[in-house]
Amino acid sequence: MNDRRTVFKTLRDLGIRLTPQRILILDILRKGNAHMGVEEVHAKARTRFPYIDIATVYRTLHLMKKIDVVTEVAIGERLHFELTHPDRKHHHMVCTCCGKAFNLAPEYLERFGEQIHRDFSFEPDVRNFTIKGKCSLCADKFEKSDSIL
Amino acid sequence: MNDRRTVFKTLRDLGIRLTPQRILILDILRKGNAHMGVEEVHAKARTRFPYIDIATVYRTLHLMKKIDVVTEVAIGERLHFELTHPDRKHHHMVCTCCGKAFNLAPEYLERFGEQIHRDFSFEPDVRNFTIKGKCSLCADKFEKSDSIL
DNA sequence: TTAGTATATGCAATTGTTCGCAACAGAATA
DNA sequence: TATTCTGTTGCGAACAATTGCATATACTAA
Ligand SMILES: [Mn+2]
Ligand SMILES: [Mn+2]
Ligand SMILES: [Zn+2]
Ligand SMILES: [Zn+2]
Repeated sequence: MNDRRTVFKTLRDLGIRLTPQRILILDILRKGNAHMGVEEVHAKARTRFPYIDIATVYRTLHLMKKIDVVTEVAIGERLHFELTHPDRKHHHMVCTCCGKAFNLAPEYLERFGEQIHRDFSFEPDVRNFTIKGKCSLCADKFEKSDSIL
Repeated sequence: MNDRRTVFKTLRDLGIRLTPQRILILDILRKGNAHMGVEEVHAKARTRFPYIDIATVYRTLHLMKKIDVVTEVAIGERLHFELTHPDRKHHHMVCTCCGKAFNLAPEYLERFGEQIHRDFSFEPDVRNFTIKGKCSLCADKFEKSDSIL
């Protein structure tokens, strides 16, 4: 559903121009395995398009995020993005200890989101969600060597 | 429970020095109404301590966060902090439309966190949590004037 | 195909945040 | 109190991300 052709049509329908830079960035995301950093995307882009600027990469990723073609993932300190796969939608659990990211099925958030909506008329955005914490491996490690800070 | 005296003791017990800068920053947070931006804290600090550097403000806030005296709140684009009140603990719902923050009682997260822990042995950090979305007012506004982007 | 227009880009400057380091100042020791 | 030790600060530089602006380019309509 987020294949090249469909995305191109989405962009054209919204009046968003199909520049070589944008096509290239989307293709890099499609080929790369999920969760790419901006610098990573930029580096790959330069090999085929040497004058592309990092600002263009940022602008493109933010634009694609706004129209839901790309999803921002809160992994590590810096910005990471992945292509949005509407059929394989998932959220993330990120270990603040080792940095690993685990996928989380959307069902886990539905009840939570609905309750909040009922109680507060607040519409939580549960399309793209990241919960931080400690993975089982790091939790084990921590039991033994426990530093205070 | 996070009154001056108790916090000072906490710091001393951890071997963290009680510098004038740190005392000042904590006092500013205590007096200010919740959710202060870093530049706001820095500006207030300068009126009493003109040479204090913004780096010191950042370092202090991060340090206080690490020992749970201060809580980072994901409001807007920039970093915001508030004093941690263990007895009045709460999470936040932030409207991505108007930027307003609403408090959320901790009960809402407990079930969610426990289920994740049972199913994945992942220990989610539900001490400091922010869910983004749209508040009821902005949802109303949006129904009428719906811009695509 | 060719203009005409609005959008997108590269580049440089700016912003928000972090870091390295030498100077400084609490705490501990004598 | 004098001395030493170690954590902390201010400052400047680095870094990630964003923005302003003049130029270039994708699209539209002749
Ligand atoms: Mn993923
Ligand atoms: Mn609050
Ligand atoms: Zn881990
Ligand atoms: Zn709102």
